[in-house]
Amino acid sequence: MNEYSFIIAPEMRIRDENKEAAIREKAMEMIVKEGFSGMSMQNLAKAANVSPATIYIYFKNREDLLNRLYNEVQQTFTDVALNGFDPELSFTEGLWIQWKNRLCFVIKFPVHYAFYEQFRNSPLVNHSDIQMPAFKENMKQFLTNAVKRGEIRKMDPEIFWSIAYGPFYSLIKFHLEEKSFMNRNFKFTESKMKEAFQLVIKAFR
Amino acid sequence: MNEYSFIIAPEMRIRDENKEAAIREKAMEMIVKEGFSGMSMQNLAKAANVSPATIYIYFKNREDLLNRLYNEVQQTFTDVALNGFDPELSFTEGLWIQWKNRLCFVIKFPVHYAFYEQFRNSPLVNHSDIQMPAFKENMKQFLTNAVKRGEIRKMDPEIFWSIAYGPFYSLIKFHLEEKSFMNRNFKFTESKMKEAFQLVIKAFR
DNA sequence: TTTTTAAATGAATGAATATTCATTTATTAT
DNA sequence: ATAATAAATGAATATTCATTCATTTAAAAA
Repeated sequence: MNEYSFIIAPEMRIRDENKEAAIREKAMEMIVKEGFSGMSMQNLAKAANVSPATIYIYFKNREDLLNRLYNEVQQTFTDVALNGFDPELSFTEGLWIQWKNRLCFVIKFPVHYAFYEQFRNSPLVNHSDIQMPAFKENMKQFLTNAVKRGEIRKMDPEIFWSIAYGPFYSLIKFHLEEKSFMNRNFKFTESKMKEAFQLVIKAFR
Repeated sequence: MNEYSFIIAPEMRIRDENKEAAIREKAMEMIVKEGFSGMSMQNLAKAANVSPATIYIYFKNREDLLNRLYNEVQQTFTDVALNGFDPELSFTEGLWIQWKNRLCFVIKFPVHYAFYEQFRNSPLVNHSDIQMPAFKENMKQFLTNAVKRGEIRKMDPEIFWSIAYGPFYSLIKFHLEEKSFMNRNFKFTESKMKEAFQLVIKAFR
């Protein structure tokens, strides 16, 4: 008997959650370090200390594994982004919380984020999937409210999004590549984030 | 005898430039459609109507092929971006030319651009390479001049870059994904680009 | 303890992979 | 025409790939 007995059939031998977690983590690590083709099922099994066949207990196949990793990261990311957020917040305060939350995620889970970006920029991603309905509803409402209150003028959500978050993601890229721009070091401190944020806010005034 | 006889040894049979071009184009197409692992050397050969061995006449190996594709696109992209640009231009005019030039490239070579983005977001890219020195020098000078003239205040080049181009690349992503944001159509017309550009300029004022 | 169930496995499978190599083909100089 | 040269090739190579399967292991119910 264990804490999950009430959910699963009593005769079941429970799956080792550590095994699945190891597979997930190692898969993302390998993809971030070596690319998608660097993560073969056999090498993944070795890295996660399981048999190749074990992976197929937890995931239908390679594609299923990749998709579930992507969806998991996306879910966590949007959850974190909504931490303490409310579409009724003032435009400046709401957007600032979003920036801070997103930075938190990137700093806490750099490998997850790198995997996410790589997947998103590959043809493996399915853009036509309708996802994160709650998150999108929040964002839509936030934009509507800001317009209603006259904090920003009415505009296409894509234009709003690109001005509000484009600079943020651009900075994050510099931060993660570290030695990229003009072959110069760049550390994304909170004060630099604030500086960029102030400029973005000016754009909306 | 042919028009190149003065460059190459007279006994050489000249390489078929169409073959190399076909290999390059098909490689990018396959990668954009199916990802890196979708471009096997054998399938590429088939798509380009050559023998697998022929690819190795033009490229040392698979890695060399990918790197040369990336460098070629990057070179063309920065060349196009500098079309009619001068670091002595006013800030607003110079930045607008950059936006227009970049959009031109994306519209003219969508497959090249998609390949470029996918490669840039993969671990195959070598961030430590010092590249495009002329382009970078132009950008640096442009920023310096704008500060000198008092058109914008002094700031880190990364912050400048993220505000100046982050929104642009974000819009381009929406444009190329077409049905992405809020599962809504988005067409990046010149007038929408101008609208976003005006907001960006406000950020710098 | 015995039985039942699914988790976990290592070895095996056939298909696909990047690259090579012995030949052939096409071009130009002689 | 012939010789010389490199382009171009198709078939072959050894390796690696994702996936499967017959079997073993572990856990919990009876």
